[in-house]
Formats: sequence, structure tokens, C-alpha cells
Amino acid sequence: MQRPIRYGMASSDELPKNYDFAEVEERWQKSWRDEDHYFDPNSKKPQFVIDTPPPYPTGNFHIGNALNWCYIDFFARYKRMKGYNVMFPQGWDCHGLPTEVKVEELNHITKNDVSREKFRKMCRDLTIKNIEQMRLTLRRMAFSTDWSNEYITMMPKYYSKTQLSFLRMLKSGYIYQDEHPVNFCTRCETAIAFAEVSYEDRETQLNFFDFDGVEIATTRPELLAACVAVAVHPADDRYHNLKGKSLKVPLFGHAVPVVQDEAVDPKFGSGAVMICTFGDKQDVHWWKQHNLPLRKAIDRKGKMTEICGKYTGLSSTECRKAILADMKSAGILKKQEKLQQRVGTCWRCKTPIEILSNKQWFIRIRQQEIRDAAHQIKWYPEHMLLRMENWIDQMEWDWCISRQRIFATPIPVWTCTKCGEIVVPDEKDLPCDPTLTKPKQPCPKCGGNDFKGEEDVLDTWMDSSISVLNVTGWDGSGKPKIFPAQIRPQGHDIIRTWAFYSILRSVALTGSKPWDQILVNGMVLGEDGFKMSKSRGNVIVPEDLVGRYGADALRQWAATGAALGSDIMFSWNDVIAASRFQTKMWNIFRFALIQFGKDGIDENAPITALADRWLLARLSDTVAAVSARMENYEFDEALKAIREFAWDVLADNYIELAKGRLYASDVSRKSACRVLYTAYDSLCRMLAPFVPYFAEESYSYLKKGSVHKQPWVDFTFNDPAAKAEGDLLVKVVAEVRKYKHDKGLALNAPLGKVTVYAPHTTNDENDTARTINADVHWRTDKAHLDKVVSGIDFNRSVVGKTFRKDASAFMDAVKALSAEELAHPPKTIAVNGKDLPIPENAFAPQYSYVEEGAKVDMITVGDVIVTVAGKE
RNA sequence: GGGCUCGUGGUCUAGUUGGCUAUGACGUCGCCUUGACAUGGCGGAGGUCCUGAGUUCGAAUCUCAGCGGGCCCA
Repeated sequence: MQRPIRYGMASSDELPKNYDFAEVEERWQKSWRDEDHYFDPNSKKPQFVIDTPPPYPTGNFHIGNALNWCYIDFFARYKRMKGYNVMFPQGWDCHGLPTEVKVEELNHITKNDVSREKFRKMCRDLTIKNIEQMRLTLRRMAFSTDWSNEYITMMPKYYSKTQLSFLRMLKSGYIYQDEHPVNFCTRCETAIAFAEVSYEDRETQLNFFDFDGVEIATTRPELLAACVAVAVHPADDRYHNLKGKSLKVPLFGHAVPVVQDEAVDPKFGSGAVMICTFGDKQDVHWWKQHNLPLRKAIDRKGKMTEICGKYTGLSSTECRKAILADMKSAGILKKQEKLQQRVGTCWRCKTPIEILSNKQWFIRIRQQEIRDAAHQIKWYPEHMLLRMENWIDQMEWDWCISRQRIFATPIPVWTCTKCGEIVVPDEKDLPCDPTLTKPKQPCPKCGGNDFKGEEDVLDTWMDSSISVLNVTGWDGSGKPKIFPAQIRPQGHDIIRTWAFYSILRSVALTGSKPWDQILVNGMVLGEDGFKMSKSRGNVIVPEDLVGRYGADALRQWAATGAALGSDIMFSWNDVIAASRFQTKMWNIFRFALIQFGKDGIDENAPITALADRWLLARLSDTVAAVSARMENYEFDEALKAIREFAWDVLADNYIELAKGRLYASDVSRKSACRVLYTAYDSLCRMLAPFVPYFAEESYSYLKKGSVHKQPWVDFTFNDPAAKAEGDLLVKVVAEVRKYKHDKGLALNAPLGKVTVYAPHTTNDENDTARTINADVHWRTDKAHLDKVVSGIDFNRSVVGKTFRKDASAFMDAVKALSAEELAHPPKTIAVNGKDLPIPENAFAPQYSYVEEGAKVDMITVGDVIVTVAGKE
């Protein structure tokens, strides 16, 4: 049964004994209002705009997303409490191949079976369904999303901005069209960017063959038709005679020059390589360097072109086989060796990429510009900047932004069929699909009226790399008022893509860095330490976890799991520990509420007892520490400090000390209640960003109003003496407990007189006495103790081994020694009439102490002496 | 091959401007059902701080070399 929402001080009979997270979380989720999290454009508060990552709407919010969003929500909530006007937008990065593939799968079609428009609609419908699913999870997780700033990249409102940014960058010369080699996936039939290439190890064959008298080693004989040169190292003596010569390509017969290049490794293969357009990135290098011609041997579908003669139409694998067979029968194939190599593949479908030369759209990469902007951003953790720098430094090609797909932002250009002029739409006519509409004016160059709409579409990163411009309200007119954003949170896996492209685009379009700070979080690994994957069976689904332990427990796991930037192993242990902490907190609050229920709270009661001042001093330190950690996004440390204070300091020490006073009804009870009240209130507020449901529920028993609308805790209590003396108090209690434990006594067993000889007298309001159940006296004078030998500990393994049958006689002799002799034993001792040496470690005297005539036990706490008189 | 990052009890981890007996959690063992909580309390056992060399009165921490893991890239 669900309880009604209630606010304000509870009476103790209203208090449920157990914290039922499922009931509580559902109830609060229903009552919270979206409006409370809206960014207020007219606010006078300082702004805190977050450029959140728009997830790909697969329908499933995975645990890595959850970690990322928890971090965002922690600081979004914290900043709101600190008085900032926070924008926590939610975007959806819709376009791209996975959805196309999914639509084909679900409808049993290929994209060519239906019209482009129909296919797009199918993709849009699926995406909307997925987004709705994921929104539910976001709400269940209690993320304080600003739903008034939601954006969906496939919607006209968003992608018209993508198109606007394209037109602006085209105009300013950043974007150009060119025939250029690009990474190409022949399965997806599209160009892909370097960031989309992944690498796999595989074994291949290195083929040595006779190339017009020169031995050449190649892994890609099928590219023989595309051979445009042979390269050797200039210092390679074997090939001096080839300088300036040309060679005839076997099987094909065209002549190619021999070029010299330092980049050729004389030790690899035969030391002579053939340059083809294009086998790999190195070929592109050489091709540019030596101004070689272009011979295209492979087409977009991965088939051999006409220049391959009789091999035309074969796939590259078939062609390789055929050419090797023909080399063999011509007797020019010398030998074959196995070779380990890394091959670039399409990150989506794992097909090995080809480098093909096509007409494509590009964005110029101006490295220095990006580097400068990256340096103006504060990186958390700092070393992530290095990854960005390394990536920038080794960029060689411009960013290819055109894709040959359907579900994506159209490139808004037409080509005049008569003169080839590029024509663009008016900015006010965006969004625009050039395959469906025509330009309003004739061609400005030749006056022609026949145009071809661009069928290529934009890379998805072209959408998401303006997320920050979108949320800050960019409309093309320079730099928006609230730009740059304050922070970009993201994973380290997309530094070279999303972060890199966002910086590039912001600089190009506004001349400024996109954000003040970037916060980089790690990846979530499975419980076995490996990346989560279905095949490993180590995948954790957030919804499952939330169902079993609640959203707050998952959020705590995210906070405590890892330091910023480092990968985090998933651990059920941490989730269980989190849920236990909530139980503990609930019981602490229950205890406090029961006390408050007896005769209310006096918020101005004088703080009298030492323990009370001690607790407030420790609370003050905790608030300072937690606040500092929050400022630095060190959520693990922040939550750790809260837990430590609540569990160790408040529950295990303070409450144990103050219990007696709270049960009694003297004046100092009010002091303890006020302290409990302050701690309760502060803890709710410090916990609010981490466990919003739990904090809200707990706070509702204390006061009216939502804890999430309270300011962050501002509490200082400076009392170094109370801290030092209170620490002593706690230590004395701990030592006496240990003493009881060692004596086999129950912790509440009564003791007789306990005297503490400390440097200062301490007004502990009898807390110590009640806690350890003894008559406690605090004294500042020196302890007057008489040390008395009360017995002797024999080490029987030493005594027995040394004295054999004289052992008992030896022990009797030792017992007969005086106290003085026992403390400083002689070298020898008379046993059965003989003087025998006393072995080392044979015995140790036991001492007892006598204080004012009574026998006592002595405990030391640093230089403080505590005596305990038994209760006989 | 290059860059980044890391190596601490069985497991995960804190600690690096060099300095008390190396932190905590989980697990484990023992004791305790005391009026918030046994999803608790108290206590114990358990560590070559990856290896080696160096600097130093002193190294988990600094330097060098090596071994090993992870990530990114060639």
C-alpha cells in the first residue's frame, strides 16, 4: 500500500520500521514536478549550462549511460542547491546506421525496397518508440532533467540547425567538396571517418613475386591493376640500378616508375614495395608525395573495375585467388609467408575497409585552432587533455562528413546539371531535402533550371557536434548569450569524436571554446573485469538493478565506484553496501525522530555537553570536506565522507555517548536533541544530490518543503578544544570497551570506579559514565599508582625444553624471587642446589596496580591514564 | 612500435610536496541479542606495498631499468 505524501515533523508511531525503497521511490517520482528543473532564461542567478551527451536511442539505457548520467545529476543537483540556474538538457542522437539496420531487420526489407521517404519514416517511428522507453528509465533514476530543453536530432527543429551550420561553414571556407581517398565500407556502401575505423588482428599471406625482374612482397595482389609505382629505400644498395627506370606490371602490362622513399623499410619483405591506389594509408601518402596517377581497381560495392580486364566484376577476394593462380601458372609467384597484421574495419559491421577515391564533402581541420581551444578548457582529470592533443597531432586528413545513407541530415545543396555550379537554399528555407525540392532561383552562373539534389547525407557527428550550440540557443548570429556552456560531461571513449568535433565546430562557428570545463568519466566493466558483452554474459541491466535495490542504491554505486576518469568495475557488493547504508541512515533518523517526538525541538537550546560540541565540530569539518569534494567533482570522496560521518561519528560514537542523556530528562537533553536535529538536517541536504528519493523521504519527516529546494549546507562550528577533548572521550570509551571485551565482559556490564587522568577536566555531563556503565571521575593530577607484581607468566616451551625435569623446581625458584629481582632478573638462579643460567624469554612478570590502597587495572590512551577498579 | 594509465592482505581499494604502528570495504574468525538498527555492535587474524638497483638518516611515495595489466593509436 502506498502512503500519502506528508511533510513536517512526524510522531514516532507514524514511522515505518523499515525503509521500503520501492514504495518510497514510486511515491516521490509521482509527486515531483518537471518545472522545478527548468532552466530560467530570465534568471539573475549565475548560469550553469551542461552540454549533456545525447544517447543513441536504442531503446535501452545501459549501465555506462547510467554512470555518466549519475555524475551529471550529482553536480546538477548540487549546483542548484548552491544557487545556480542550471540547465540539464536531454538530447537524442537519432541518425545513423544501427537504426537503418534494425528497421531492415524488423521489416524484413532492405533500404532499397522502399522509397527514401518511406524508409526515413520507418526509422523515425522506431526511434520515437525507443526514446519513449528510455525516458521512463531516466525518470525512474530520478535524474533532474530539464525536459523543456529536450532535443531530438532527427526533428526539423534540430536538423535545420545542422544544415544551417553546414551552410555557414561552406560559406566561410571550412567545408569543401573534393575527390579524395576516403575510408570506405563496401558493405555499408558509404564513406566513413577515421574515428569510425576500428582495428582487428588477423593472419594474412605475404606473397613474393617477380615484378619485371624485381622481387616484390605484397599482401594485396588483387590490387596489381591499381599499381602506379614501385618504391625502394634510397640507401638500399640492392636497387641502385633501378633509379629512374620504369617497370612493367605483370599480368597487366602497364609501365610504372620506380621511386625512392625513406619510408620504405628495407628489412620488410624484399625491400621493394608496390604502390597501389589504394592498399593502405601509406599508399595515399606516397601517392601524394610522388604525384602519382590514380587507378581505381575497386568500386563502391567492393567489385573489381574495368581496368582489371578479365577480373572485372569479381569481388576482391575472388580476384586475389584468381591473380595468385595466374601468377603461379606464369611461374612468377616465388613464395608465400604467413603474416600477422592489423586491418582496419568498419566499426559497425566489421567489414575490412577499403580506401577509395570518391567525390566527398570535407571539413578542413585547422589543428592549431583546435589545440588552442582545447587548452582553454579545464579538463577533469587533467591527463585526458593529452589524449586530445595526441589525436590532434596525428590528424592527417580532413574530416569526411558525407555519407551514402538515408536516415541522416540531408546535405542542403544542388548541383546545376548544365554547368556544375553548387547552389544552396536560403537559410530561411531550412530544413531542406534537396532530393525532394528544387532551388527557387535559376543557376546564378549559367541561368540553367535543371538541378540534381545532393543524395549524400551528413555524418551523424555533424548533428551531435553542435549539441552545445543548440542548447545555448545558437541561430547563426554569432555567439549566443549563454555560450559557452559551463561543462561537458562525457566518457573517454568519445574524446576523439564528440569532444574533438564539438570543439572544431564551436571554434569554426563562434570563434570560441564550447565549454569552460570538461569532465571525463570512465567505462563500466563487468564484475569479471572485462568489458560488458552479451557473449561474456556479464551485462548488468540498470532496470534490473533498480528493481532489486532501488535507484538510490544504483546512484550510490555510481558515486563510490571510481575516481573520475578511471574505469569502474561493476560490483554487486557496492550496491548491497549502498542499500545497507540507507537502512543504517533510516535507523539513525528513526532514533532521532523518536527523541524529537518526546517533547519537541528547541532550535535555540544552548549546546552544553562536550560530546554535543564535539559532534558539531566534526559535522562542521564534514560539511567543509564534502563541499570541497563536490566542487572538484570527486563524488566518491564526497559520499565517503558523508558515510563516515553518519555511520562512525554520529551513530557509533555520538549516539552511544548521548543516549543516556536522551533517555533521562535533564536540561542537557535539549542540547543533544538540537545537535541531532542539526545533523539530521545537514545530512539530508548533503545526501540530496546522491540519493534524491531517500533524502526527500527522510527530510519530509523533519520539515515542510522539498529537500531539493533547500540551499546547500552552510554550517560552521569552530571549537578545536571540543574536537580534541571529544576525541579523547571517544577513545576512552573505545578502550574501556576493549578492556571489557578482553575480560570477557558484556559491553554493558557494570564497572566500579573508573578514573581518567587527563590534562584537562572535562564536563562530559556524565556521558562516559552512562556509556560504559561505571562511576567515572575525571582528574587533572598525576596518577599515583603503585606497581605490584601480581604473578608470573612462564613460557613453558622455553622452560620445559631447557630444564626438563628441573622445570618445576626452576619455576618455584623464580616465584621465590623478590619483586625487584623479577623486574631486573639475575643472570643465573639456584635450582636444586645448582646455579643455572636463566634463558631468554623464560618468563615475564605480571603487574597490577594499586591506587589509594585499592587494586585497579590500568589502561593507557596515549599519555592519558585510565584506571578501573573492579566491582567486587 | 608509440602515447596514456595502473600494479598495495583472499578480492576491491585509500595513501605519492618522502616521515608515527600502511586506510577502508567485502570475505573470514571470535564475542555480544543493550530500550534506532543482527541489513546491527565490539574485537581478532591476514600485507615480500610487482621485481631489481639507486638517491636518502628514512621510500608504497622520488630516479632508472625490468616484468605484468588496461585503454587509445600506428
